[in-house]
Amino acid sequence: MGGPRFEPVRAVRAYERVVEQVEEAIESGSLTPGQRLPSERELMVQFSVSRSTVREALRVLQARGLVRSRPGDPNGAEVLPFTPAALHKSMTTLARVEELSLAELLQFRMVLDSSAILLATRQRSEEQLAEMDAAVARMREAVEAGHDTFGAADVAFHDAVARASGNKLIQICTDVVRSIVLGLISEKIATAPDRAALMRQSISHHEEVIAAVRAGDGRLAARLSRKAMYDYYAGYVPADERSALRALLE
Amino acid sequence: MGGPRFEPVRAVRAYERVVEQVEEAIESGSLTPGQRLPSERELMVQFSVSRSTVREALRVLQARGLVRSRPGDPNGAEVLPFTPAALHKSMTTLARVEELSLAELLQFRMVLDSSAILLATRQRSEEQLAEMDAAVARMREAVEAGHDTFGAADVAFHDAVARASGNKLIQICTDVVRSIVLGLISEKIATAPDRAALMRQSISHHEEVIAAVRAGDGRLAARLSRKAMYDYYAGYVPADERSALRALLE
DNA sequence: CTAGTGCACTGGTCGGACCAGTAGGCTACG
DNA sequence: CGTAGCCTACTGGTCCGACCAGTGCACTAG
Repeated sequence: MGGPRFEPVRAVRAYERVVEQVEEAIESGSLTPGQRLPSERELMVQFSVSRSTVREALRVLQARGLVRSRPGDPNGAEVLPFTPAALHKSMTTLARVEELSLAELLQFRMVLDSSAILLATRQRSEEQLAEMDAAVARMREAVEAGHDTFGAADVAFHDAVARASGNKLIQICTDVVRSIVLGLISEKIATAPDRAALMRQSISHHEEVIAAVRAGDGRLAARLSRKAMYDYYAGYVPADERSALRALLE
Repeated sequence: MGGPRFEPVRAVRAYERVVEQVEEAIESGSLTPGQRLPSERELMVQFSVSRSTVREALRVLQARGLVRSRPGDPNGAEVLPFTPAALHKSMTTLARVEELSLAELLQFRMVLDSSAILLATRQRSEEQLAEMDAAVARMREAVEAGHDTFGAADVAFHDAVARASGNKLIQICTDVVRSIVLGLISEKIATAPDRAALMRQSISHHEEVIAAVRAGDGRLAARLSRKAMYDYYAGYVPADERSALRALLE
């Protein structure tokens, strides 16, 4: 034994080297959002590769959400601020390929959302509390206005909570999973026969959650938020999968 | 108001159409992992686009982890089984670009891991319980063997728990975030002065968790698992950020 | 029957070409 | 002098044709 352990030399393709270098520049902050990359023809000189190679690299960077290019733009590709778009994309594929059930997605939301509430109770600012209040107020007004407005206000509430949690990862993941869930069932929600009743129930649930947050009882707020989500969504989950959600209620 | 609301016509590029079609075929299951795509030259006929366009599409699909191509392979690109690689990639970018702190990542792990334990308590099978036992046993043996073996056994434990939770999304997210955390501090762990003591403490924590799971006390198991993670990792978190983690302990 | 050799094909890269589009400078007109 | 409109020099998107190194398979020579 002993002797040098040779690593397998993976053939690294030219466009990958280009991707790596640009990626490194962006992640290290030497290229900041809003800045422009050189044009493709300029890049092919700097990297001394062909334009095809440059373009394949740019496609990869674009797929990762780091960069965007527009035809005709005299400036080169634009470095984008980070968005969870790529995260969203891969989670959506995950959901489709792995056939994630609605129950699993909601279970995940219940866990993350209630944890966000728990954390927010600890350290929410007054402004953030006011945001939550405002969102619920808008939900109240939107009972008549229809589901779009109501849904938007609901999203605003949960987003405010997620931000108040102080954890960006929780914030982004709740955001991504929420939009996947809504993508699955938003039309069912909009056409639910007991729509108005569900909205009113949801509003009072939200009010209870805010009260618990204001009172500083994080555990209660978390439990209430799980219950709120269960009551609002359970109707769209096949009956035999609901027990998995109820496991989080006690 | 009223009148038709025209949607902005986004110029959809040719390679995007190719991506969409192949993606749809994969996600709908009409192309299954292991199957081969036609060769690039064949694809350019089928889609009636140039090879450059085909290749850019393939780069995007590859970046999304759906496909892999090898030079010289007489078959075309291979359709891959889903892996969280793309998810991992975008979360890592997120962590770097948004400057996620170790505290945030650990907070996220504490939330997800303890929820997994809670769910696993409800519905673990005997085999899964045995897996956890076996993993802890290997951790016990590995105290002398060094950190690599110990870490691997630890990962096996948490993976068994995540699988027992019955929620694939939780399983994959814990996996991804765990590997990001380890990527940040694995060398610090390996060289920690009180390494052996930490390992022993961690083992007894894990034993307590398993006992709680076996006893069916999910709340206790969840709380213990948060405490276990806190005690094991808090030393690597800046002192002024630890309170965010302690918020999850009570 | 097997070992070895071609061959036909693959993906990776290159170079050049054309097109539609954009932005900004320039011109000509008011 | 100011401005409306054109012009041009660039951009990215797409196509074509070519070459290379590598792979797998069929065929051949032993």
